[in-house]
Amino acid sequence: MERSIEEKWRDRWAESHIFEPAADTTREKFFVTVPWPYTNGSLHVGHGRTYTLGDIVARYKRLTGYNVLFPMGFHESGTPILAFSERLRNGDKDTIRLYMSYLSEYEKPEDIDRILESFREPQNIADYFSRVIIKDFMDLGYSIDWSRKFTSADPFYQEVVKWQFNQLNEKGLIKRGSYPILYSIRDENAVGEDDIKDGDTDKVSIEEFTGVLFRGEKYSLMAASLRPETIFGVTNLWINPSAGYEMVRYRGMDIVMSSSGCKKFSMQHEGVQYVRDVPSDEIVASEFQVPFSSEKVGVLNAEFVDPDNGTGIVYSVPGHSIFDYIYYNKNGIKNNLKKVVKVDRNVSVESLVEKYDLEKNSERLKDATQELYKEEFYNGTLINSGRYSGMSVEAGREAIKREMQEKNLAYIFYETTRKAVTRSGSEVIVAVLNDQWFIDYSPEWLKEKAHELVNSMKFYPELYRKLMNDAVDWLKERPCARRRGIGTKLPFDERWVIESLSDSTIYMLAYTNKNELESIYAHLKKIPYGILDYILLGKEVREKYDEYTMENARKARDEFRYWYGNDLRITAPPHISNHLAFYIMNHAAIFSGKELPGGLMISGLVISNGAKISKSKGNVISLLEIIKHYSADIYRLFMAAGADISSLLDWNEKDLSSVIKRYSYFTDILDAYSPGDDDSNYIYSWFKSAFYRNLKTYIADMESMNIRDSYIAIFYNVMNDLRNVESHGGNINIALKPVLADWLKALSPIIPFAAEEYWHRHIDNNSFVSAQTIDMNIDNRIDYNILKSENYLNRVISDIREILKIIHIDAKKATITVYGQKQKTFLEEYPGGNLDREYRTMIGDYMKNKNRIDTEMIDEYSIIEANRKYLESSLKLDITVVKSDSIQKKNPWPGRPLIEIS
RNA sequence: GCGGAGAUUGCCGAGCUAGGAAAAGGCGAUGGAUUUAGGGUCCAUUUCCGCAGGGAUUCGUGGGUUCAAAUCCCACUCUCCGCACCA
Repeated sequence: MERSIEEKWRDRWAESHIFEPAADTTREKFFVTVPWPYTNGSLHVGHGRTYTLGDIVARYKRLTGYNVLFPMGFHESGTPILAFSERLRNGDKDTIRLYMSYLSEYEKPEDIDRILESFREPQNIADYFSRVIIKDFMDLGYSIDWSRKFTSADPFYQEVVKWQFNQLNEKGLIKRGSYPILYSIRDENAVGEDDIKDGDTDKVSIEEFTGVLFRGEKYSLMAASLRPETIFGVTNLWINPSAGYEMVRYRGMDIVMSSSGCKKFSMQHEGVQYVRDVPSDEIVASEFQVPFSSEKVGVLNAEFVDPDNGTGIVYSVPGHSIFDYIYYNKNGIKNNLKKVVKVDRNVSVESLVEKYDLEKNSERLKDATQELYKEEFYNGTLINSGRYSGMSVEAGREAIKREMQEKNLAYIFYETTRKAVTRSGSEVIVAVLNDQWFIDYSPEWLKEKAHELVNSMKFYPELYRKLMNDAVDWLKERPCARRRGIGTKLPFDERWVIESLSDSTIYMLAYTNKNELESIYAHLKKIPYGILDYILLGKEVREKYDEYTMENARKARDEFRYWYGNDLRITAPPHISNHLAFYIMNHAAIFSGKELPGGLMISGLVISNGAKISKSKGNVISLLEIIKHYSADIYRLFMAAGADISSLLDWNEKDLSSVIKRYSYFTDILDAYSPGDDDSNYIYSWFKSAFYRNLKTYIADMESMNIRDSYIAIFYNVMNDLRNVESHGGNINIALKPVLADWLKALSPIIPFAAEEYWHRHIDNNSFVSAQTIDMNIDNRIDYNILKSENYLNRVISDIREILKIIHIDAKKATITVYGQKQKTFLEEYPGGNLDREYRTMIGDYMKNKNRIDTEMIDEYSIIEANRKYLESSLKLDITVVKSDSIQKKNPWPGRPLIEIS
């Protein structure tokens, strides 16, 4: 469709408000949602899949008679918008370039600088991109009810979020506790992936070390280890002679570690105090006691110790660490390996050093260490380890760690998995927050309710049900508030902002009564919990409110009761273990019955030209660009028919061109269409039956959300059938006339613009196809006999072709002998067993062909006779058809005529 | 590590949760048609054998169940994805 036509329908749909439904208790409702977009930029080809699927479902449900609510809002919570705005203020070149590229698509060059300037205020970014996204969505023909739009930053909505947290708190699901996070000391703030340099490409996570204390006469050394179970194999300690070491006092003990270790430790434990610097010479001069043992070990200098990793002190276990072992050998240190882990296979420090010749090939060191580590962890047993001997490494590690902690012989020491700095260059470490707020998803009653819910919901595709149940089991405590970012203040502690995923777990309910809630908020400047308890839970209102408030509350309650229960939510796989899990858990915690979620559709990833969509690959294609270059219908067709919903969809030129080809074949037909005469010729009757069979398949597939299959039936198959009409010498206009209205209706969910345009041109200029319903009772419009006839004809053609293929003669003529009375009589009499004598000679031939004979007999002679011209032109042969009147050695059977070519 | 998904004919990709098709569809390739010049459209072919519609061998590897398995069961090999404050 030309852009101007799509724009025309976009505007006329909006003007006529046909997608803004009212509650109507006489009609069944269907409430479908997709995640609200985050407004820090414009959307690209990948984002559109979920939204397009949402619109297809919404339009389809409308078509089949439901009162459909398909709303949309915008997510503004969290840190990214703030971070981007800040980076723009700081003049970050990459960020400026990024936003210039967004703006250059939508704005005139002279306006860009002014708008960019306005982005120094974060709210302007959110406002700008929500406008842009609305425009894109309208251009794509989405049948969204924009009258219910709101954002997560809207004050009325924040009242709902607070209410939600209050509900969770009343159910005992809000907790406080300590929690390790990535942190920047200089910025005095938590950092997320977005704040870390290369954080999106090279992920930083938190690793838990055991900081083991080795007691000396004056102080203890703390060595950080990932393998506390090797403590019985310690032969010495390593420190880096050129690093700085400090002493801190913690729980009455003097502990020494590297300066950087001290800094981290003090961010992870409360009451850590600096005492003095300690020169490395002083440390090396002393001996220290190994935990659980009376033995003392010395401290050796080693340059390989990194003072910025862990505590800058490591204990040496040459029996189980390749690094230590090699360092021993290189420096001629007396080798007194202690073995504390036994494995069955011949994998050990010595064997690996030999196998990879590690003394010379240091590049294999890491791999070899991994190999050893794995082998010992999974197959190792502790030996020479006191009362831990005999335990598996896996169990022993936990037990030893626990005992050391209980006896104040070790403390947890968190470290990042790689060295990281923020985008502004300050160091990222792990800090422990002692008063972090959590939602506790672990109570048994909640898990049970959630599983019950998951098992009662519909899943498309079904395999995600299991994944969802696993995610429910896996959820424990979820930190639910942060110290910064856009969002709602935690009602019990206003210093905290509710974390951005936790504020969006039940938000879809506000679509049902957004306008009433907003009115109440505007009127009272708040929405009291009592009012929300009434609207959302049906509890009695105890406090006294004025009539305006109560009237809106009653209306809001009615809207909520009619609409709620999110019948289908459509989203993508990365949401399963977070957003969707919370969505399910929070609903299970607060709601019950029909207000619980009804179904989930999870669509697969979209890639672009064979690669993951990313700026660095240069394959980001914005939705606007697509609309401009290809048209909305083509994008929608590709999204729907390009791949099954669960599988990966690759946006690429090649597949696109075949979609465009089919689409223009379609528009060519409809542009040229003018209603033909009524005609009930064989081929038109056939087409009509074939069409309704396709429509039946379409409906069945749509009902089970097999969107791709349904469109293959109604789009591709119908067009192939039209070709078949032509090759029979038929006329497309005549064939289409009786089915065109239904065809356009069925196509309207996926290519609404074309469907709307042709509906107005060819069917009815005074109504919208987008607002029609379709008659689902179609079985009586399918004549299965005629479908069988056509099927038979095609089988005859392919049989003849097969013969032509292998006989190398110059064929002129085919004689087709179809079954006659004799064969018919035989087939009727044979099952009874009392055949006349003359028929008995047929038994052998019958047995040979038994499996290929049609059980239902059709009038093959007439079918071929009526379509002789078609056969002749397809095969380029003269065709003669005769009906068998005798018993032969080789007989024609129903569905298996005899063919003779000469 | 935990959890999950998958290995199909040149390629991509259905079918595999009701076991009975050399296995949909697309792309590519080959041949043909079209007012006959190779990028358009249409038709046919595309595992192997076959001068009559037939036969043989295929769906990661190796076993098993069954009259019958790409489809069910077991083992093995390999590949991919998610994992918490990030929206």
